Amino acid sequence: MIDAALVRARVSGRLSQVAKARFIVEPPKDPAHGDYATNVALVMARDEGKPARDVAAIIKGELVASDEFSEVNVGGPGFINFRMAAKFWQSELRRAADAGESFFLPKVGQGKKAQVEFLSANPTGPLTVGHGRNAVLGDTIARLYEATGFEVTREYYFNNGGRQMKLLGASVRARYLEALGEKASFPEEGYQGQYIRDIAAGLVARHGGALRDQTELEPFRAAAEEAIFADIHRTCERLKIRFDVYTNELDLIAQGKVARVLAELERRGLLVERDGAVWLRGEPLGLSKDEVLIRSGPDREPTYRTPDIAYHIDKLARGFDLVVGVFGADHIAEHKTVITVLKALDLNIAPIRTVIYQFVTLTRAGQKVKMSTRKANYVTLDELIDEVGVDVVRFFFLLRKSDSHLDFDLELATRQAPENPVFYVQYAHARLASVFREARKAGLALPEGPEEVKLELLSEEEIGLGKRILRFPELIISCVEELEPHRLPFYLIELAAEFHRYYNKPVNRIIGVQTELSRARLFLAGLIKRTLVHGLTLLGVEAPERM
RNA sequence: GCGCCAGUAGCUCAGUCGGACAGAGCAGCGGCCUUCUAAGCCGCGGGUCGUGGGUUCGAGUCCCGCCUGGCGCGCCA
Repeated sequence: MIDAALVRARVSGRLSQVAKARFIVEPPKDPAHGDYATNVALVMARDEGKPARDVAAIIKGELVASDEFSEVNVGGPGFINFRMAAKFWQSELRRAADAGESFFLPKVGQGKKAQVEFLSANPTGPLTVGHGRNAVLGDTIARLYEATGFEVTREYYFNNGGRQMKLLGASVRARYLEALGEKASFPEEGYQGQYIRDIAAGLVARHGGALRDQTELEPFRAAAEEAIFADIHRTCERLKIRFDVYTNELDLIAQGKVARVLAELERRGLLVERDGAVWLRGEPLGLSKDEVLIRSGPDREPTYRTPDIAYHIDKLARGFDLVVGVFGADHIAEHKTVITVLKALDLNIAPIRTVIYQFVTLTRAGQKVKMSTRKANYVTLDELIDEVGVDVVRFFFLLRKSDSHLDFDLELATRQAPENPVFYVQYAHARLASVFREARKAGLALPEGPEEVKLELLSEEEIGLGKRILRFPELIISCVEELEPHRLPFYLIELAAEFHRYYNKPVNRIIGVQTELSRARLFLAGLIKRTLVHGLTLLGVEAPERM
């Protein structure tokens, strides 16, 4: 439409050209400026040698009248603002109501497969608050993909070989011997949490002193892995998180996938043997240094890095359109190395998308708590859920973009739980639920189809709420495409705020007014309620009928 | 020293591929329940967008330097 106006202006000689530069049409930040705005005149001003406002006026003069617009004007430095007629919005709202779920959740991922790897905590201890951010972020991304039509695989990768797991086994053995009343030297860097004692006590209960002379660590390690995983699964269940696939390091090695990677790297001359270890050559890959892939020593064990590469190759080979990984900031360098190796192996890394989140800073009583699993100086995710509840935990973790540090003040979270934004949004839903209960009591039935509702009775304020609802689908798409789920809770807070404001005005009563008006308002209220339900469900947060 | 992320109101943070006077919540002060839920609403005060340059018609947003904080630079993961 704007293009057509530009062409007419060019033909009539009032403008020297059709816009070369790209211009955009979008809703302005300040709705007072209109429903849509374009910067076309600003973009063209320079080449035209005329002030932007003059160019805007010329273009405006060429725009054909249409009953969809109620107003077109030039504002600010030369924006052309469009205001749509109420009739336009009414028909959009009817269309949304007709389309139902396909309106709210556009199926942009139809026919595509997405894999989301997240949490991936090694079974060395209970999940901490830091893991919680990863878990909720990954799960919500998976929910967004599912909702928009992707076929999603949720995957958990963990290391069960290597040094840390040996240390875990040694820690359990020491506690086991202690429990039997023997003197045992606890490993210097061992895991000191109470849960290690619990696992050891379990071994005593099951085996008595039979493992007293067991020098192998494996039974202790295996017992720990089993017990800790049971604990992790319980916590995930509380958070409404499940996984479809678990992949681990030892299986990848057993399947020969790690050996295959090493052979391929060797074939390409990317390996070098030094100090009894096998190294990945950094120089030909553009890396700043070499990296150890196989440790020296009699066992020739791979480092964590090698199965990690094998795992990523495996993921790419499984035919996903998207391979998403959610990692903490401490893994970013390592992940870049993995990607570099994948590229060097001529693999197509286009499906890979990575979400890096910054750490959760924990404050308790004004003091920063440094989290360390080994030293057992941490707050567990379970403790956090006990304190504030699942809904608050999930909502809170999603309230910041992943690039930002998340400051979690435990006292504040507990004390202010009733004022948390999640309750604010849920309250809006509960109020709407109440309205519908009252409507039923009053015998008001929603009409069968939206075409029966007299939307022309809606006020400007009500149309305003409608406009916000109509923006929901594009918000969801932006969350999916940018991998930024934090936009959703912010949207829900804004929608709830606009609704609370509306609801509090006595003139806006939904029930107890003239029937046709009441039905029109119920139609709008229904759309708001559905929007809240869709949004909260995507976040894994309850939409309560009563509060 | 090198790399990545961040620096926006007293505090915690938004700011959607640069766009119109920079927003929200909390904290502070003052108002609003006879009528669909006051976990709500209304009003007031509060910011050199870390800093110095640059690009642009236009910069919180892009580029470069510097400062501050977090993370990483293990034969740990």
